[in-house]
Amino acid sequence: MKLDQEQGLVQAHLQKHGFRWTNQRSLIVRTALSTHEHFTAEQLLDLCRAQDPKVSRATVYRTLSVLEEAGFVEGLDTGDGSRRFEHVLNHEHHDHMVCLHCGAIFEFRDEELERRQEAAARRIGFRIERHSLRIYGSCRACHKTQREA
Amino acid sequence: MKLDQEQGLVQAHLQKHGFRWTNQRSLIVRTALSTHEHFTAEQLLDLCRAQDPKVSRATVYRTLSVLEEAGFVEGLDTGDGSRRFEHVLNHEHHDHMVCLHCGAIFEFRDEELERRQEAAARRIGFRIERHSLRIYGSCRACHKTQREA
DNA sequence: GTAGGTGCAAACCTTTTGCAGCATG
DNA sequence: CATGCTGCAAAAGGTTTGCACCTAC
Repeated sequence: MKLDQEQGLVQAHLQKHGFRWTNQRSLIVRTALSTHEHFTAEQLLDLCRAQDPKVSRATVYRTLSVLEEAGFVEGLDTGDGSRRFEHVLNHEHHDHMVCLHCGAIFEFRDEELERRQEAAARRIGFRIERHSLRIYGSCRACHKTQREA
Repeated sequence: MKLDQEQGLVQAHLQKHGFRWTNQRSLIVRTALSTHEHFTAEQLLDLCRAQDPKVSRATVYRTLSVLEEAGFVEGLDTGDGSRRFEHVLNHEHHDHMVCLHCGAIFEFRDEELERRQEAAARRIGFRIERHSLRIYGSCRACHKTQREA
C-alpha cells in the first residue's frame, strides 16, 4: 500500500467521524506514516518542523491522541519516561523486546501467545481492547560487547 | 511467610549489598510489603506519612528504586502517566489485565506464555531480564454496567 | 457562520537532583 | 568518623490545558 493511499484511509476515517482534515493533520499523519521507527512525540514534532517550522507541539500531541484512539497508531511504554509510537497501518500486530543497554527495539510475533492471552481473558470475562507485551533485557550485540570488555 | 520475616529478608539483602538500614527504609519496606495492592509512589508516600508525617517524597522514590533493583518490587506502567508497584516477595510472577473503565487490575499466570516468550528471545539471542505483559480492556463488571446503561 | 483546530505559553504531574545536615556501620 | 541517607525545594522531562485567533465544512 502506498503512502498516499494510507493517508487517504486515515483522512476518510477521521472525516467520517467528524474530525476536520487540516494541513497540520495532513503533515503529521504523512510524517507518522512514513516513519518506520518507534518515534516519540518530540521526534515526530521535529520531523514535522523540518517541513513546516511552525507546527506546534500541542497539535502533535493532540493529533497523536486522535490517531491512537482511531487505532492508526499505537503507543508503547518503554519505561524510559516517554512513550513511543508506531503506526499500525499495514503492519500486523507484534510484540517488542527492548534492549536496556542500547535501546534497540526488536519486534516479534507469536500466534500462540495471542491465543493464550485471549483464552486467559475469556476465562474471567475480560474483554480485550489491546495489549502490550514488552520483554526487557540485553540484545545479542550488547552482551557480546560486555563479554569482550 | 510473616511480615517480620519478609522484612528481615529485605534488610539482610540490602545490608549485604552495602546499603544502610535506616528507620525510613524500614518503614517504607514494611509499608510496601503489607500493601497487597498495586500502589503508586504517591500512595506509598501517603501510607508512610500516616505513620510518620515527615518521610520525604524523595526518600520513597529512592527506596523504591533500590527495592526494584534488588528485585523485591516490580514496577508496571499502567499507561496513565504514573507507574504502579507491587512487591514480589512470596508472589509468583504473573501478568496483568487492566480495566480501562474502572482501573481494576486482574492478575493471571500462564506457564505456556512464559515458555514461548523465552523461546522467542532465544531465537534472536536476546537475554531476558524481565518482561511486562499488560492486557487492556474492560472487565466483566464494566461491560455489564455499560450494557445496562 | 460555527464548531472544531491551532499556537503559544503556562500549568501539571511524576520523578530526579543539589545540597547541607544527619545517622548508620 | 566516613560514607551513605534524608529532607527540602527546585529542576527536569513529558504531556495537557486555557485562551484568543483561525479555518474547514
